[in-house]
Amino acid sequence: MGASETRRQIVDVADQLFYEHGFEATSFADIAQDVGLSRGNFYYHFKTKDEILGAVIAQRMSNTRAMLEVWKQEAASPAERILSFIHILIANRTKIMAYGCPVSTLCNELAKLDHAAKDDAAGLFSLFRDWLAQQFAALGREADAEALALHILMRSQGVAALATAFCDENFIRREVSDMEAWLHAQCSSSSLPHS
Amino acid sequence: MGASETRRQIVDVADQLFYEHGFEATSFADIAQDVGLSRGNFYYHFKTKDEILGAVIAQRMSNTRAMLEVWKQEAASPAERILSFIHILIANRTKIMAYGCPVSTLCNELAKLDHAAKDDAAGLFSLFRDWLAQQFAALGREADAEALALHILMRSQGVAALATAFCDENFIRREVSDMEAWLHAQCSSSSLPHS
DNA sequence: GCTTTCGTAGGGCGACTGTCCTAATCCCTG
DNA sequence: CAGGGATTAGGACAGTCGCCCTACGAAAGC
Repeated sequence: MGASETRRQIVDVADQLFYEHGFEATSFADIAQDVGLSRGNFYYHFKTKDEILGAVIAQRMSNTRAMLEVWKQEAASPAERILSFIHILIANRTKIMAYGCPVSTLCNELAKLDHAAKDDAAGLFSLFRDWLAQQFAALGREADAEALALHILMRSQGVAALATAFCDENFIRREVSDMEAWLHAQCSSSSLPHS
Repeated sequence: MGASETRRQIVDVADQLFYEHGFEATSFADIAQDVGLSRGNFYYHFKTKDEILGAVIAQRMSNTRAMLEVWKQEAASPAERILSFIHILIANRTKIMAYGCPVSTLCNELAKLDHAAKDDAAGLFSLFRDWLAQQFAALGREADAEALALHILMRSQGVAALATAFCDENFIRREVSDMEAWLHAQCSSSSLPHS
């Protein structure tokens, strides 16, 4: 097994553990155990824990870009693409109720730790924001595309936050329906929702 | 200085540090330093760190109840009371942009740690939810009061999450205006927003 | 064949964690 | 002033943290 394969495996495991237990609560030993490696040997692949974090964020950025590209190709219309985004709340509802949104929880943790990589983590949000803004612009809402993108992104974050606290699946479905209705209203009118 | 006074001081400092740096990242030594006590001496006031967490959550519950009571007495109409809630996003914008919402960030951290007190922390959300539902019911929306309460609570959470990531004060003000407009629409119509 | 390189195992390092104990000090009461 | 419970300081304790080093094994190139 090559070193790059092991490295990829470490990043995969770290990604999952950072999501499920948090960055700080995940130790080298935890990652090593799940990968099946000696903990001391990590130094060969990553000099520091922050380096692992950097690799995890980079992988998430790459995975997110790929996912957005798939959504762009699979969905015919901009509205359907936005729906693809909205529906991750349903698709990932179990994990969200248990661990929250992987992006916001990481951003929040790094913000509290005042970690150097906190802006990099926020870059994941920018990826979604820009992609969503692109879709709203394609819907003819060039003027306020970014505001609309941030609005729908904000809603998904709010739903994730309360879903984690209350573990209420019905709440998620109700709010997703509400987001769909909102999106439909945006499509059929050009009035600004933001005064 | 009595022991109860020292205890209160410990809880105050712990509350702030848990908010700004997170529960796990805050050590006994950190709290001791800010309070000005010997770290070993904590055992006299609190047997475990979890006990401090419990006291912090209890104090937040108490403070929140008091705040909601003040809002209830200061605002004449239910709509104005809900506006009081919405405007904490503006009033606390600086801290929110730096550390996020104190309730959701604690809930998320405890959920990831699978901590025994995670449900207690979620109880803070219940406090807001029930209070908001009470106001919506007073607005004549008894049928979907809780859904409306969760909706506005969800929005505040989403705004807080993105405000932390992007540190964008204009975004907060724009979404707050949007929430005000939504609230106004709820007042002047009895149609269900949630199909 | 031998040697070089790659990847790993295992453990040591100082620092820090939450927890716990003990001895000293404070302040209130008699 | 003397006694005694309340409160404190300071450090010991075992465990874990991220980090770093060295020796071993397994391939691969000459």
